[in-house]
Amino acid sequence: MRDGTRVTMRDVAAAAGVSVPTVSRVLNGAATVDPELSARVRKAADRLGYRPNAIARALRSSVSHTFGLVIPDIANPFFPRLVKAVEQRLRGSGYVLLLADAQNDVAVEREVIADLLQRSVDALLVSPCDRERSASAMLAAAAEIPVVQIDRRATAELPWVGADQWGAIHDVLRHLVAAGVRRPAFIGPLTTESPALERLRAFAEVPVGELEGWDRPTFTCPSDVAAARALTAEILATRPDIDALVCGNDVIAFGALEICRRAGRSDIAVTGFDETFLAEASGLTSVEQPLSALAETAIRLCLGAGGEAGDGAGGAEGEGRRERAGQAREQVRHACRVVARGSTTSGATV
Amino acid sequence: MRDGTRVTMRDVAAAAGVSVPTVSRVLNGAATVDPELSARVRKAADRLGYRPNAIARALRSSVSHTFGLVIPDIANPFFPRLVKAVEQRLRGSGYVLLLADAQNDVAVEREVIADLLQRSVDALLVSPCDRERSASAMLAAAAEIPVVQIDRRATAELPWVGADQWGAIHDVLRHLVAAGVRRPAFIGPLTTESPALERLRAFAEVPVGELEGWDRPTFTCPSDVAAARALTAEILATRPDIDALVCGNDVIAFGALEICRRAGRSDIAVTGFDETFLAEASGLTSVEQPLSALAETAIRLCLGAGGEAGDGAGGAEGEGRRERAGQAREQVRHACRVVARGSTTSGATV
DNA sequence: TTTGCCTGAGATAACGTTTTCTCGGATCGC
DNA sequence: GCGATCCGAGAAAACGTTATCTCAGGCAAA
Repeated sequence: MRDGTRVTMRDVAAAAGVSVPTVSRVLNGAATVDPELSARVRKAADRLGYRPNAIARALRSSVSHTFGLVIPDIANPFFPRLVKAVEQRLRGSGYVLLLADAQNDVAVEREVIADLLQRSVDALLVSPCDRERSASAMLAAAAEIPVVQIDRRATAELPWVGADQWGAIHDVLRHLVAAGVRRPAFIGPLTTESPALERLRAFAEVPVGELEGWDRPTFTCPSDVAAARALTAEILATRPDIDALVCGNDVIAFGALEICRRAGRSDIAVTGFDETFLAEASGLTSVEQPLSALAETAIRLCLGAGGEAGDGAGGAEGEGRRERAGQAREQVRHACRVVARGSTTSGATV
Repeated sequence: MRDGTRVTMRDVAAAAGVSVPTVSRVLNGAATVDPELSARVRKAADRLGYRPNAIARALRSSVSHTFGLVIPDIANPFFPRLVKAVEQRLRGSGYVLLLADAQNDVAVEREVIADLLQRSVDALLVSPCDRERSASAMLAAAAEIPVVQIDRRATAELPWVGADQWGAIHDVLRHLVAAGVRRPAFIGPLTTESPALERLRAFAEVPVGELEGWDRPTFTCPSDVAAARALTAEILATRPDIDALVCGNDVIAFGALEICRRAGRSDIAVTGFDETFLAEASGLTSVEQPLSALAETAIRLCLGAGGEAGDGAGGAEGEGRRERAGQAREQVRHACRVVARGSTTSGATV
């Protein structure tokens, strides 16, 4: 409690009549310590209100208990939920989250990754903003610490954790088919993002018996409601045979749903993706991504890579530190869940 | 480039043939250094790819260039935008953001604040989750570092930066009155949050000539679309004289707007608050908060308080460190902006 | 009893910076 | 030309921990 400065281990040691390393040993539970001393130390620490200095600890032990999370754009309503999932899972493990927004710009992304490295984060979770040009900065970082891609993906050289888009679209199609749909079309965002591209491909290719012979048209448009409205109106006019619109995200689906309702085409089923509150608000069937599971797996991959505890099936170890993070190039997919609402259950518009 | 370890100042010093402190002086531009040496140092640093270790720097100088931001719930669509604004403004100044989500729980909030303190953040921005019970943890933190409340407020003992709810509601009412409204009602979220409470009070009390004699009814309901729908339906049924619904946030407004449209009451104007993409998506007139300005001001207050550069008008300085952050208990309001859309322009529903 | 080992605690070093101290040499004034 | 002053660079200390080394004492085995 001295004057203005904080209580340090030295103060605790003095108060307990032991040496500084002993205080450290007691508080970290590392070695065996005389119960008598241990009690004295704990009591003193408690009484003085000692709280360890995380910075000093990080410097000495070179473990900062800090993760960096780089996301393309937090204004995109999908990412706040991802951030939340990661943040909660991390904090539960005594880690803390250093958040960086890449502003959808590869240059900014590169910069923030470098900055996070300087701050000695223990690992990096990145949702790369560009399918191709984000790779180099991530690989550079991976030379020093574990780096895991989450949701979006820019390189197969690094582990990735994401949702099973293919399976999700499959589930959506089966859900629609069960509701009587036979001629669905797809509207997705511009495919500079990997998950969006996968959804589009899945829609076009995933096998569904009942849809044999239907050519499955696909369209893309910017992720804003106005663009979705315009495109949907055009589709309704030119392709009156279409009986469902599978959308690549909730924003587009919202616009599509609105136009369908207004046009009196309540027979057209509409589905979204991401299960944002837009879906809940507008009675839109959507796909929920397993965010907690994504966070869980991504973090586990990082911690595993850092601990070097992995099964050494990798053979050659000549590459040294580069191999450390690259060792496990796991690509993990987690299953999504279709949340059915009024937009796909015949006419029952909320 | 040695082996696995990172390049340190010592390496640079050795390569440049100078001492370590000289490298520090050159790279921080502090003291005057022989241009010749300076050039050698820079060249060496560049060649070796030296990047300073932020942890060591923080330990020695006790400035971590890190801000903590504590928000009640990042799933609430207002906060991601606040986070973004803060993050961008900070990163522009060479700071980095340690993000913590309090999960709408005072106990969690207390815990994360303590954790951020341990990590030597330079300052703390908090949007307290409880109007009353959040205060103590914040005040405790304020004994060590600058703490500023942002958006929500829990105590007058600490500075606060937020939107001018009063003025915003005034603007909304004038906008409505100009559109012919004379009998508006208010629907807000449950008033455990300070800004929501202020909006409700402002609606009830702000002077608007054209509304003299109207009793301005107010209602509250949980912030979800279903509850808003139900309440709105009830209001339409019991108070058919009402000609506008001023809502405390976009979620409630969305539900209200939907019910009004469905009931054929396109004569009822509806306004939201927060200018989330829900507003844009549904053609809802809403109120945009000046997030960048909030972030800017909050950060400036923190940096100012830390630098002790304030005008010493405070008189007594006996209280010491407590005074350091409490010194400026500024309460700053920033003006909002009404974004007019179809929901308030007669019948022109998008 | 003596030797060797093991346990547990203090002393010391280390992490990579920045800050403070010290000191040689150049500058300036007289 | 000489002493006081200042400037700039290196040496050393410091920040608060954890890791390593050292050593005294206890205990078991010979």
